[in-house]
Amino acid sequence: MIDSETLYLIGAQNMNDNKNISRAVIKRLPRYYTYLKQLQEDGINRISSEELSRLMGVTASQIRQDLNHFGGFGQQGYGYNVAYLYEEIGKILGLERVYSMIIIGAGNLGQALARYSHFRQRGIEVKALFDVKEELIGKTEGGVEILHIDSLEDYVKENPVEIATIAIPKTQAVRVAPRLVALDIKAVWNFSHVDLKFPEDVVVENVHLSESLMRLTYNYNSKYPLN
Amino acid sequence: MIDSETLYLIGAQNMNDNKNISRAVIKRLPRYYTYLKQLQEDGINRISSEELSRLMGVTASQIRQDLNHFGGFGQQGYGYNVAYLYEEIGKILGLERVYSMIIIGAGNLGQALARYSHFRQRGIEVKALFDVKEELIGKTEGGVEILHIDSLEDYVKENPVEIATIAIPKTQAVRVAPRLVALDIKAVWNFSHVDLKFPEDVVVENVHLSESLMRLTYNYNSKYPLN
DNA sequence: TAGATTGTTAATCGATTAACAATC
DNA sequence: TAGATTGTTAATCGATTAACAATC
Repeated sequence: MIDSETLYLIGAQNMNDNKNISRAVIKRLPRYYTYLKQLQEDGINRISSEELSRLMGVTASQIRQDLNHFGGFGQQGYGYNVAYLYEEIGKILGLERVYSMIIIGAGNLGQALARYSHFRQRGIEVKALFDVKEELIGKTEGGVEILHIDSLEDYVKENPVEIATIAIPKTQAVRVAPRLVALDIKAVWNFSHVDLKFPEDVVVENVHLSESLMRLTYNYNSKYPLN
Repeated sequence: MIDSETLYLIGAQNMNDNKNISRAVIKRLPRYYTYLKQLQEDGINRISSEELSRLMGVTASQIRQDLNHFGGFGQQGYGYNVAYLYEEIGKILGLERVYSMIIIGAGNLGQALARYSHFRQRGIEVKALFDVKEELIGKTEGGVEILHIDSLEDYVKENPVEIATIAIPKTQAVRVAPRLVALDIKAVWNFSHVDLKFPEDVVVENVHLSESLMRLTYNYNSKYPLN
């Protein structure tokens, strides 16, 4: 029998698992994952925080600190088992499950994303592309059919969708966003050049390529000014 | 006549202009720029840090603090002139000059980037795409010719190139990177799934889409776990 | 002049690094 | 057991926020 105090503790435990982890840590987690995959491919099955820190250009202290937010994955005097740590971080990142993704916009970027083979490796299945352009409808891109944006509601009601990727211009994006909310989609990968407003319960990841490019021009221009 | 102490002071001044600005500030700068452009398009010509803070979801204090790293662009009792601030941030971001860009890789992503009209607005001119695939060579993509990667050296020696965009798989990317260094290219926009190693004098901006997607699955899975 | 809002200093908060006891 | 390296606490560093004097 579970009494109320135990329930409280379970609640607190979950809070610790999900919340409280700082953005900075979450930002670094995928990078650890990428490096560990490479190590595994290189046949290395054991690594210390010190070695990994040299490889990645971060401090060993930060690596240990980061990982210990989620659990003690290492062993004193030994270091970390690469395969085990890789798998555990994968679990933390939610990569042990499968996600259905739709892509709004079958332009160049949408098509590029639809063909991205890396997705399937990470459990992301691109199920459909949507566009307004009549000449694209019915075609397939990377094995995925292009549907008319008008059929978005019908499609999502029939097929489970976890992630919607937005790859359309900002004027259209602001009109599509509420439709995604109405359809109860809870994860949005936004490539449009605008910070779309979503309710609290929707998880949004923005990829603002133009901002990335401006950081590059800033750094270049600072280092190599014209006069 | 400039004595050594004056020279020292000039040096210190330049240090302040370029260095010392924290990554966090530089990261936010393009976002201010994007919002100011929108305000300008909306016909708003004056804004206070308080109003802007509500719009962007940051503190007014942070906005004022950030901007004052580069100069006093506002006026007490009035706020900021939108057009003026937009222009000044543009200058800081190095957007008053024109950059020649080449794109390594004419696959889906390379093609999508070549067609990106936003670039031209920001003074980025895509001059050529490079690929290994014989069937692509000689075609044009978004008005830009696709050349063979073997002609990279010849091309760059004849044509000035400020920015090289890398849109090829990581195994090829690690082989192309040293060639870019040898050609004296000082700015790299890297879309390959690996942290390429460049000398200190090369400015690199990484866009790791798979890491972005993992942050999305992490946040989604934390909020909506399977069991 | 009074009101508004910046520029800037000081206080707080959070993240990173250092240190070391625990332990494999 | 001795050596190595983690997990974790404490110290430092940096970034954000608050406060307010300067000034338009």
